Amino acid sequence: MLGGEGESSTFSSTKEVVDERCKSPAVDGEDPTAGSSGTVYTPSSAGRYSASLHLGSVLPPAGFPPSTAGRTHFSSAYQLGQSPGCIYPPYTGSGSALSNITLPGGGPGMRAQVYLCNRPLWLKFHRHQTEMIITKQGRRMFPFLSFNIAGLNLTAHYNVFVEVVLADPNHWRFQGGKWVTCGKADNSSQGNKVYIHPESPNTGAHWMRQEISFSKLKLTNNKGTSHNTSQMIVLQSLHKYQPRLHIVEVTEDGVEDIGSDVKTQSYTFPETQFIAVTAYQNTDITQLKIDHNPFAKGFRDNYDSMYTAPEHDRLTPSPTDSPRAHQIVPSARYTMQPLFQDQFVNNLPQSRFYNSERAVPQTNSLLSHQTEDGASQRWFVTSMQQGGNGTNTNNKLDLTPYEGEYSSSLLPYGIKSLSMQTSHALSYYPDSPFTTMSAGWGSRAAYQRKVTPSLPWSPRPSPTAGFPEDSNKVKPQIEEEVNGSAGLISSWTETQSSALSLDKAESYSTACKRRRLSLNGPSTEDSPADIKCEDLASAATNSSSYSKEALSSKGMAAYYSFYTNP
DNA sequence: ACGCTCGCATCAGGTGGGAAACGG
DNA sequence: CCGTTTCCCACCTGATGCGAGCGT
Repeated sequence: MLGGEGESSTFSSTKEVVDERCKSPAVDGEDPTAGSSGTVYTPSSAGRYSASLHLGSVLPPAGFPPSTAGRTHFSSAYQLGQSPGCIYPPYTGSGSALSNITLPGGGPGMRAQVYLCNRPLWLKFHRHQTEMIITKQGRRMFPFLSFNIAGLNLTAHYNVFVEVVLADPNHWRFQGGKWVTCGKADNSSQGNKVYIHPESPNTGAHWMRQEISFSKLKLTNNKGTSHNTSQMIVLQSLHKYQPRLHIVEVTEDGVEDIGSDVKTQSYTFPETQFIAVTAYQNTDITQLKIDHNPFAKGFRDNYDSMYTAPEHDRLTPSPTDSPRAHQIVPSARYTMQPLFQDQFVNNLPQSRFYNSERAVPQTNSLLSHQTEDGASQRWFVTSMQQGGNGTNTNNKLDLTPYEGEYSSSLLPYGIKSLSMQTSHALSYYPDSPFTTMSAGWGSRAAYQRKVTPSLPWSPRPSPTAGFPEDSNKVKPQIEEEVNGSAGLISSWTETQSSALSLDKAESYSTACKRRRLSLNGPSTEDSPADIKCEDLASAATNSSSYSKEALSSKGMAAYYSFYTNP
């Protein structure tokens, strides 16, 4: 099906109990990197799209239903050409992408900007054509959708929901290591296609205060499912889908206000496109899931052999390393960029290497690495540009669970400076002891309460402070955009690295304490604490000690200097 | 005494793998 | 027969509750 049937009526009449677990103390107030980790789409700035983005690469709206014709739809655009993970031209549905990206010219409607927080991770999957498991009881998405929103009316109420629509008219099959079309898609699928964020409706201030995570969203192939229907989106296996974010201004009761022109805006991020499957087809995807989903840690059984061996060994492992070695380490597909190696590998204890993103799948049948590089970089620049326009790129801290990790993953793509900035979220889970961000992964209130005071960064003081107009804070990003200089990037990175060291140490210390880990002794445990340790290790250049003492107060000063007084 | 923090144990639920079942 | 789906398994993370220790 091409349109989220009943999307309007569904959400407008639904008022769910706010899920407190999804709330977070929002520590995103001072992080200057938020925009850097997500694509921003600014409805009110169409000019910037044409100037900095490549509209020709915009993916289509994937069948935006006629009922929403009056809505404003924004599709992300980036330097990937045609749908990068799709070997076939994207389905154009009704109307072209360009026509649908027509933006309001500064009317009274909201001017929301949406960031896909965990875009780096999405890109990694997209590179291989993302697959999402669907089961009868429902399976969570991984990566899950996570957004930061800016530009909403602080006091107005909004429903925020995700709709998953058919992305192309084909039925897909994985054959010969590639996804190929296989007949026509079944458009007669039924069932819920919309997932309303459990905190809907809520004020613009609320939505902008924290990352909006759809981690609880589940995908199912059970059309007849009646229970948990609000948490389940019904899909068909072997069909390609495109999630879309909708922001609808509603009354305080959660009823859509139809009295206004532009009350609904939709955002499409092509990199979140995926094929629904009942079993993984592409081992690249399987490996990425295992690597990055903490719930799948149990399958990292060749952890030691993979991540403690010398670099050249790890990257070209023997198929006999593990029973799953052929699957776990697709050696030919993985490579390490020198820069990344220097910055994050060589300085790490070998045994702790795992979580600092040791490799990036270089190629796959669906997308060239080179293209992806450019895409990542351009996306980053674009984001900064948005921020540079006073659209608060900086103050939304992307504490996406894997943000730190995946920012690191971008390093080979020339975004060295980002890695450490976003490394607050070193834990996979937003609500880990290292970040007060919960964003839908369920909160650990006790941990947050205990740990937060020790964190150098503080929760965003107020909703309004979340997106300040202080252009100074995005200056480094702007500079990077303008110069594109590796030297500049590197310089900035170093500042960030040292600046973040102390807060990392604080968190690490706390974490180790809580997790009963030795601050000094090595650990093979692959835990958030370890992630922190690794990142800390990489942040504290050439430092073999993770102790707080190793990190000077100078670093703290620099930290605050950067974040509060650039 | 009271409240808070921390350590620990337990349980619920999320993972992918793999074998079996299903269906065209 | 072959591709797809379902189910169960082991492993993992996160949430929660309880008691001990500590400070006020």
